[in-house]
Amino acid sequence: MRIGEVAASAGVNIQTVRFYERRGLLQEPPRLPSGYRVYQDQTPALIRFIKQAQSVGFTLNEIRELLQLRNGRVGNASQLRSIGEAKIRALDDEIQRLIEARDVLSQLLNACNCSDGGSECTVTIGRRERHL
Amino acid sequence: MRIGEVAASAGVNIQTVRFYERRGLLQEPPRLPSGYRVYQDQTPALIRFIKQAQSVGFTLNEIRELLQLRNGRVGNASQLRSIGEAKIRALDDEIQRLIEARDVLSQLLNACNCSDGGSECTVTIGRRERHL
DNA sequence: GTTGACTCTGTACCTATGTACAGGCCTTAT
DNA sequence: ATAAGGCCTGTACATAGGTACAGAGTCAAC
Repeated sequence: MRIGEVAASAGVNIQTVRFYERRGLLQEPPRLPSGYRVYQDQTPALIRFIKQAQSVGFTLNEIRELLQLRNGRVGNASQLRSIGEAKIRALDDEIQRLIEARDVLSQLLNACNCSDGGSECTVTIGRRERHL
Repeated sequence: MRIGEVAASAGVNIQTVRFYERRGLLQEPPRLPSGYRVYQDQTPALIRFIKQAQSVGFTLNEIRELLQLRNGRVGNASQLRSIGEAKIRALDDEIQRLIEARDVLSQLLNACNCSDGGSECTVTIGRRERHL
């Protein structure tokens, strides 16, 4: 497979494939005499894995480390598991943070004394005056 | 107040204050003959408002619009309210997305047959084989 | 009257994740 | 054999939100 087919099959841009190679997520593939990259059949699946890992919150740097562990020989399953557990905790924290932000904003809107004729939009929540 | 005092009082970098000015979040303040910026006493509170709005998910561009509306004369309260409600919906969507990501990852770890001696870490969720 | 702290402008750099373009080869079909 | 399309490298640009630095002017205290 050449790069165009890989990109189309994985649903990404050609530039993205080369970008992942530069970042060390994809190994440098062999080349034709012309310099064209030649990929194995499983490369699109690997790219889809990268996209899926991204969608659950991993950064490309973290994914590169996951892939290095996965390609390693022994003793890596428990490391993978602990990385995954750490990411779940990070997601929980972020979810909690967003829920709190949502509630602050919601209270602000509910408690607000705004009206189109009023000169200002002011409300007090907790000890502090807040505006929107 | 000069810029250093404003920045310290608001808990941000001096560069950040100038950055907000360039982005139109802070109006250009009057200057001393030397060119030094002179701020009003409420400027640190305005910067803290910006930081708070950021923390509940508004971007700087959105905050600039909020501030323009807030400084406007009439008929803006309902606009402010609908912007706030839209942001709440966006937060709800993002929270939902993260919860789903968290669950995918959690199922992956629970269902995984990994062990340090095993050659690979593979599990099937739904119709697709997934790895971590 | 000099030192040290503060401020000015302009520009460059940073993370993260790509996307786009220029200029030049390569391949394939007709 | 030629035109269309694919691929190569290198560089620049994009977003969002800052941070840092260079070189110069200013202010206040001793």
